Amino acid sequence: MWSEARGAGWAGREERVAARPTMHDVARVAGVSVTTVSRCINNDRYVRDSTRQKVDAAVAELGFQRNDMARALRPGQATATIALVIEDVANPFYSGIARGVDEVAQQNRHLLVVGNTELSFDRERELLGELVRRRVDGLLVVPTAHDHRSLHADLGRWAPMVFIDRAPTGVPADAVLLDNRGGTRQAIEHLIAAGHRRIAYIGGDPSVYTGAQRLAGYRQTLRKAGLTYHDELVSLGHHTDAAAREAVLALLGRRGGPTAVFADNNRMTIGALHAVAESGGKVDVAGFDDLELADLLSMQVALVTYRPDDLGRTAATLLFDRIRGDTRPPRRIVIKTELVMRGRPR
Amino acid sequence: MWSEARGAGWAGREERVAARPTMHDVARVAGVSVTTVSRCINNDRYVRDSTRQKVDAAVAELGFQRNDMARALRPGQATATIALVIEDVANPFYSGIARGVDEVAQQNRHLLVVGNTELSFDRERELLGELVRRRVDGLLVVPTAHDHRSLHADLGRWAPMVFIDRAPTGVPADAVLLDNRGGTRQAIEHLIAAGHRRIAYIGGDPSVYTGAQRLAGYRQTLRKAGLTYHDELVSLGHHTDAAAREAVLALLGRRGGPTAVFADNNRMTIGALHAVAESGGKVDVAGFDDLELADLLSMQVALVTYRPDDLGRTAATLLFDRIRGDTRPPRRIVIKTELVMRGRPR
DNA sequence: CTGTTAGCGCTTTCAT
DNA sequence: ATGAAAGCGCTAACAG
Repeated sequence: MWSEARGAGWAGREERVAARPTMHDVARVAGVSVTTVSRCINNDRYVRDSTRQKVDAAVAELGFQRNDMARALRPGQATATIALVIEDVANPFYSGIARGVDEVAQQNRHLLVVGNTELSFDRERELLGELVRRRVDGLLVVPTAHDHRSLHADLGRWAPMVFIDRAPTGVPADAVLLDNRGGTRQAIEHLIAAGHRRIAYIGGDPSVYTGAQRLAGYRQTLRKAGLTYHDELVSLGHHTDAAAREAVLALLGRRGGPTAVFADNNRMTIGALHAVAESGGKVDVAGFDDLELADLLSMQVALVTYRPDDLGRTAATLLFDRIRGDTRPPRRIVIKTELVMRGRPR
Repeated sequence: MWSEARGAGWAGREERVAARPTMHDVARVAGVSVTTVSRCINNDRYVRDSTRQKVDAAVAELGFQRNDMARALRPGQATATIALVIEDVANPFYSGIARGVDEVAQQNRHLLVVGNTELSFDRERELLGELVRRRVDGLLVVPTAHDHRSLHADLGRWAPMVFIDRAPTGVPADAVLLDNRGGTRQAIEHLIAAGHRRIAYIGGDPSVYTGAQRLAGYRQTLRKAGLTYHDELVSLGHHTDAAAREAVLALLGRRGGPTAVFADNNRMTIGALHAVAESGGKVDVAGFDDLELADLLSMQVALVTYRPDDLGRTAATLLFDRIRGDTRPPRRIVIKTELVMRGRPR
């Protein structure tokens, strides 16, 4: 009695072997019990060599592949999967994180599910729910700008969560962050040292943790240097480099416009660079995040750099500690940034 | 009788509610049977409103989350997961693909597992095995340079496979490819039209499908233009931009060196650009793949462009057709490329 | 060393 | 409209 072939066999041909053989099929072909098959598959000791060979032969003949879903159903078994919830893999910042996470996941023999939220809290909530229902062993999240208290309370017990890049408010979880204020300070100080007094700030969503921190760093640094903060030099809420470009162009077109601009993140910096290149003026640019190819630019730019994969690796390491049962109080790790000059001076 | 709390409750506190409640727990709290709970969870008809409310309350009280692993165990049920096997997410080419795939996956309410192979066939084989054992519904693969016949024969029956960017030899599967020869031809013709006669080719692994195709396009175009192919102008087998840079530097340092260089892929182009910038000579560069920020470069570069996310979207669309039972003969879709000039002429 | 059996958490006939 | 019971594919006591 063979298992019924689930789904039509290829081209409707009726096959004598099950389309997706189970351990029972293997056991039958090998003439042993499922237990023995299980033992062979999982390399338990206590299997006679000749038996093992029969089983191996049956496995090969049938093309059997163990069903890990069924396996993980047993209590105590894990799914050997972790998940990374980000805004957009196509952004090098996030793909860098993903890369770092995957390295650590691989070392721990886990698979990685990646989900894009596109900045939508609803999508994030939905995604995390799906992930938890699939019983991933752990969650790595770059949270959207919302209150994560209830979300974390609901889902945190199903899988450990580690936050990346943004600290969720009021949630007792591990987080790996960048030195947003410090990095911004260095960049602004650099611009001030270069003689600039009117420094624009071009940024994304200021309600996102990083945006708020960086803006705070900007204001703080201006103040410490005795410069006044000008509202009209600050342009926020941009989501694309195109929007940033427009905004900078507008800023530059005004009387009393900036002589330098600091950009909040990689996309903002790209937009700013385009705007400055087009406007042709001698405006200095600084920005958060590194940019590939920045060193070959026709203009100079000061960049607040760090390795995104470090964020991912560190967070994943923290997560696996939790997965292994670490119950110490939540930790917050801050990754240092470094200001570097890229591109060629004019 | 409550389910035992699996794993220690937080801080060892003994909880009256199960740490990870099951449907049975919900049923007990709601005072109904598991069947009814299942019906509510899955929005079956035939549930009295008052019953549904009791169940909803119990679900909320316990923080129940359905176990989709157990659910998928039933015959005919899918895991609602597809996988993407690539070389390295941190490379914008692959992250672009991943982005496109995720879009389509989301539309089809599937989750995406991403695996990095680092170009290792062993790792690829292992990864695909793990994926199949987890019973993903479909596989998207950028294959490494090896014979995939047996791999596909072994695993193809467990989940439909669609190949991206590289056509595996002798495997009857869908594939989405780039117009490698055509794209390369355009680039080389451009360089020839600019007066170049000694055009270097700097490339990655020539045994990888794309490498072979692009090299063939290069030779073919030279021949058609009546130019002779010079072995010493061709440097292959580079995996990083640093290696490409070195190689181009070496090429440029030689007597009778190239007056232009064509680079095989994005990393090769980055290396070539660095080398040319350093050497200061007036060497023209062309390359396969687009480069972010290329338009702000201090030198000009001709790029063979296309949208990586299109590759991903198209492949994922094909895959979902298969998942839905499409049994038409395998298809091969070729994505067109476009030659664009980036950067500023000196 | 090997087999029997009892579930894991869920869906799904089949009764009621 | 609801429940009892079988079983998805696997592992883990427990016997032998």
